[in-house]
Amino acid sequence: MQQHDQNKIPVIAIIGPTASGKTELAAEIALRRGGEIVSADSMQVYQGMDIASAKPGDAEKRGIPHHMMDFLPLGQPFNVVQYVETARQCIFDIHSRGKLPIVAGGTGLYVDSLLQNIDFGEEPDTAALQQRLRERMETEGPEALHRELTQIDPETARELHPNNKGRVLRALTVFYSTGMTMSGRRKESRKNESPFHPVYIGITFRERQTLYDRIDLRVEHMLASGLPEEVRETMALHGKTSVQAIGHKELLPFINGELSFEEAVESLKRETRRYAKRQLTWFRKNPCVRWFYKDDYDTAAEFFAAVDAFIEKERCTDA
RNA sequence: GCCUCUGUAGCUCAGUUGGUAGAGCAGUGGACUGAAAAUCCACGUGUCGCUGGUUCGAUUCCGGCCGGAGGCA
Repeated sequence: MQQHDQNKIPVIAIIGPTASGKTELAAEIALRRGGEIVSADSMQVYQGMDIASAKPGDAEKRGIPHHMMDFLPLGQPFNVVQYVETARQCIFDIHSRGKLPIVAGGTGLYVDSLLQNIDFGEEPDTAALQQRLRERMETEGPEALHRELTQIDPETARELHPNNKGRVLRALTVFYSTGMTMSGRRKESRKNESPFHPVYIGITFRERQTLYDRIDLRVEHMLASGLPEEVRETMALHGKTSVQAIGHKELLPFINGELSFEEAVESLKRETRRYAKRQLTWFRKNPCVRWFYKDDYDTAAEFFAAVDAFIEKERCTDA
């Protein structure tokens, strides 16, 4: 299948939309093959967001060490760069102890940036610059800044719709703070070959409705497990990254009395569905993923066996 | 039982003075390099409730039937 350099660290990557069963599969594979899990999830890093982020409890972890999970206070911002920095150290560490690193999670940008060894480079503090650009966006309008980007970096400008304000702002910030264009930097970021040899396992379903039914069930389960209480307890603590958490974002209007419980729950389910769809769009473009359709298997045991057999085969072709 | 209103996209509804119809939401597809559970883009054919009639032509007008809402008995 893929060319394999003996010097590279083998890594299993388990990806798929939310509520597809990544956590369960990862623990199973870890158990079978002596692995440890590296979470690739932008919300599981936070402490105090156990229910909304569907963090595995002790029973689900099955004695397997889980990394990149539950270590950051809600008020702290978090981003890909921090993720890649720490997660790659986790992988090296797991490998050095003779264990198999298993990256599992739904944040596609994190998984790919980590395994493709994206180098984000150094960047000075840009807070003041960002603030200035944001103000100009307000007064001059998004089209003006988009035109400005066209002068600086036509390639990136062409790919960004003027309404995508955050990205336009970001591209301008990169240029004014480092002197490099966004497109130039993207090319630079792939210069170093990845030290990892990933085997991508994707979980999906033949029928989209099957996934959506699972999402509804999971949401109901979260509500029964005390999601509203979790939101109440943490609402004052959120920082700019953690406020985005699906589950908290949608229940807050209910807690503040702006929406009925039913309306808030409906919106929570809808946003989770949309999130799952975006995740699928992201992962589908990766040709390296070997997809497993979960609804093709009658039992979980058969599904696990099929995935495990595939991993075994990959290992043999490598040798 | 009678009267009035009503039945159009998965949902809420608009519309056609008769020439087979369009919004919002839902949904689908896509993009994605320092907030990514975020951000952004694109996509609108459905027996116009059923059935007769008038008409060159009916979702539109008329009759009947069926469903829903309200009013009077």
